[in-house]
Amino acid sequence: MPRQSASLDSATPGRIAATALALVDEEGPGALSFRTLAARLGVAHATVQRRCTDLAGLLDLCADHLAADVPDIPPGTDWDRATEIRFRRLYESLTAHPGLLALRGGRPWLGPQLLGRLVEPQLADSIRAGMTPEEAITAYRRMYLLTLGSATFVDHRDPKSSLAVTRTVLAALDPAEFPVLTGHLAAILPAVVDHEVFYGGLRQLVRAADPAGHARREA
Amino acid sequence: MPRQSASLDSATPGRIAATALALVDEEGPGALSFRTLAARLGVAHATVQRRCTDLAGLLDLCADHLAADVPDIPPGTDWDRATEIRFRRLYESLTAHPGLLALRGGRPWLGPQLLGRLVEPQLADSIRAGMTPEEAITAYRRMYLLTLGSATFVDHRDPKSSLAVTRTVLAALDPAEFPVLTGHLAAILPAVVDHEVFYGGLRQLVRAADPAGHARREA
DNA sequence: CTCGTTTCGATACGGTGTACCGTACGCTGG
DNA sequence: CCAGCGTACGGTACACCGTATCGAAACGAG
Repeated sequence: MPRQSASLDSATPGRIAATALALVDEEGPGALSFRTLAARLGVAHATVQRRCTDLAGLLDLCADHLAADVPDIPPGTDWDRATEIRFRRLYESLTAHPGLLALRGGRPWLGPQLLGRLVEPQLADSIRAGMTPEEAITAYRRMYLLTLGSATFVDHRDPKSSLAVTRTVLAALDPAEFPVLTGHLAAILPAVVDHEVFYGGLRQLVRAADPAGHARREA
Repeated sequence: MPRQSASLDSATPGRIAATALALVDEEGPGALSFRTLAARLGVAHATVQRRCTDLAGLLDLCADHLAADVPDIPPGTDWDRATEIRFRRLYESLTAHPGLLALRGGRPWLGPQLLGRLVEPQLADSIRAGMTPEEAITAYRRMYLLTLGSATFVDHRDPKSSLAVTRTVLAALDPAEFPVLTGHLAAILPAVVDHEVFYGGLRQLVRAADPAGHARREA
């Protein structure tokens, strides 16, 4: 059998990431494996494995593929606005592919797209706005952690499942032992899938770290 | 072989969770399986599986075991102080067992310990302090997401590994393309394992949500 | 004592990640 | 033009996993 050049085109890192993301989206996180992915790509399972070195490498590839969505910010934009735009975009890209972050677990995320499109410009803007490098990295990391935590635990695409299991569990609680949880069910349930929980939290972290806000407060 | 009563004592939910946590701590997240866990417990692997129904159930059991560490807060404690104590304690318990959260992924956490020791009292305190149920659950969820995100991505027990990989990656970057990241390496690296990143972020979220602070600000 | 229920151990199965090996392509130096 | 070789591929093999199933042993009720 001749070495089909179609394999070379099908197994490019970008195609691997995109195909893996589509697979997770369509068939759930549990359906992702080297074999199922290779079947979609039309190559042998060992091939895509060697491309990624590892299962963790495959997930890193997918994650960084999403970080490419973080937009460039026009120079001159206010620091707080630029910051919110970047993290909101990352959050939206991540929640558009639920299950991916869950699969990655706590693995450090140091892909070129994340570093180039988020970390580097965000730190540069922060220092330019008057923060020390320490303040800049600390503020960045807080927002990063909130963003990834939120994107991990908010299931946007399938709110039914998160909502359903939460509703079921909470409804079965003893009102005598959990008066607040059982008494305010109607207020609690929507928060499980409400993106404003993240957006508002991000805004609070941004305001707390804003150099302009600090200056204003100290004046 | 007689039905040894030792199995009954060894397979209690509490012992399962504690043993699984010890296994993850000592041999890493990858070493956790029904078979290795059953070997430590001295029972067959199918037995511990039936106790948990599922692998996800086992991880839920472990997680909720940690939530038992969240302390009771003496009545009369200030809202902001009580809030910080609860989430800091949860964070500390979670980071004491790195890898556990990574294994759980994005699974909703609704165990009785978390609900009884964190959610219910926190919401009760918040409403008592003047927040509406919607405000209370939103503020809770923001802090919860930051806490889990931080605990997931900060490797407390093995800072070397997180630090080492981060240092390696950042050191290999092109200074021309990443001037900030390469220029402030000394400031950036410690933040990867600095718990103050979380503590400070939590404090900012607490202050932003504090009903007393709101009243003071509106006055 | 006997029977039904429950719990445990043993086994079997499908599927996974990974390591290894033979091979065919495509480039390079002569 | 053409040997030679590095590289990337497919196929196979293995150890391990989670889960389902089944028989046997222990317990309580009658």
